[in-house]
Amino acid sequence: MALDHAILVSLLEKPGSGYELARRFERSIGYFWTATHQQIYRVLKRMEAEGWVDVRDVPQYGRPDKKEYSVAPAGREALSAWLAAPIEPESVRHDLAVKIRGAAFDDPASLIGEVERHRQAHRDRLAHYLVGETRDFGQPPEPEAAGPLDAERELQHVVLRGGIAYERMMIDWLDDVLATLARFEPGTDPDTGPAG
Amino acid sequence: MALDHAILVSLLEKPGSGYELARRFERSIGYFWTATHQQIYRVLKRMEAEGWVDVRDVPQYGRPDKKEYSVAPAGREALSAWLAAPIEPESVRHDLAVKIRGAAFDDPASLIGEVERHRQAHRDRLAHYLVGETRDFGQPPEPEAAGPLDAERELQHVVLRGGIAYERMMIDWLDDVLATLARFEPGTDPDTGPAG
DNA sequence: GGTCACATGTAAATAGTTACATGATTTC
DNA sequence: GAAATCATGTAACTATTTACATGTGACC
Repeated sequence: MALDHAILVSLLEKPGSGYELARRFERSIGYFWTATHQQIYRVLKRMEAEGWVDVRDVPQYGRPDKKEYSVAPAGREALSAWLAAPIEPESVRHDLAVKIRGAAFDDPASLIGEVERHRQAHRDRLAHYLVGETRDFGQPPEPEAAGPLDAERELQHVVLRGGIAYERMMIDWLDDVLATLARFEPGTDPDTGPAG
Repeated sequence: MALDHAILVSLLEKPGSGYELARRFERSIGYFWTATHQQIYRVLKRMEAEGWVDVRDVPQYGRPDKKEYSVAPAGREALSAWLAAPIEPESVRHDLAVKIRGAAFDDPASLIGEVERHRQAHRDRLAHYLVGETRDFGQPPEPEAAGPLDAERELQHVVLRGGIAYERMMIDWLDDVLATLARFEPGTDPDTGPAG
């Protein structure tokens, strides 16, 4: 299970509350691992019981108090063990690909709107990533300290580059899908159409 | 839920037993939707109860008998309804990206072997896809019937092209990851290393 | 007789989603 | 006073994974 570890990584990057983690899972770390706040609260409670994280009550002015979580030594060790253990290349779940193959038994052209919507979502995400890349990695790290490499920064950047490459690939592929779907006129599918 | 629909699509492409479906989910449709045989048997039973699929006992010589499932009209309608309903762009789960960001708090260079292993898996999958593409789509469909487009074939092909594009993107990105990790010498991480 | 591929399942545990629930404070 | 954001949870359901279980027939 990687949600535990995704949370540990996020807390190592910056301690925070369950609410704040839920925010981060809508962007940043959420670009490659999704989770809802319900899941996050449950895992935080479990990790606290296991001694993987420490909690600290933080009174706040002008808003409700929060519980700030940070990674305990046992959590760091658990992360280390997970990093050292091999994992299987990810198992994919692409609803859209199922739909595209399924469209052969329905009206292929009727899927065009849906695919266009997905392409737009990927375009938006790409634009968002590129803004983030310029903002966070556009300039060299520290003008004075040109010495040791900042692992956290460099590795965040390479993961972001992966996200950018993924979105570009998807946009190109969805263009290909649209061109393919467009070759099937509405109503000419083999099951119900007059030209089948 | 798309496992139901992935099974329906697979059965429309070709009726078969739970065992055969489990085989297909190890290749073909399994490239974009994974499922184990336990899941498949459970879903088939449910879909049979709902009247989405029909079953037929097929006695076999030289091997155990099997139950052959095929899509019933109600299943076709359910698939049609699902195709018409918009779905959210997929939620991603990339363990490896979590590991890469997590490596900043451990020894980045120790992840190199794992990343190389993943790159090899993606290379293998790409090679496998390319063989399949040449085999199944290398020649034009039917030398005589140059008329109506074969939706099933064309849409299977565009999905396969997506798989190929994905694997190529991953291989390139993992090269980038390896180059990035290589810049961090073993033992120089900020937490335990002497150079931090 | 052992192993492999075919064939179908049950049980238990874990993970993930959806719906519901509460309450503070800020801004309009 | 209504809506939005911050903040934390419970309950119920659905999906997925892992482990266990059984039996056939082919091939060595």
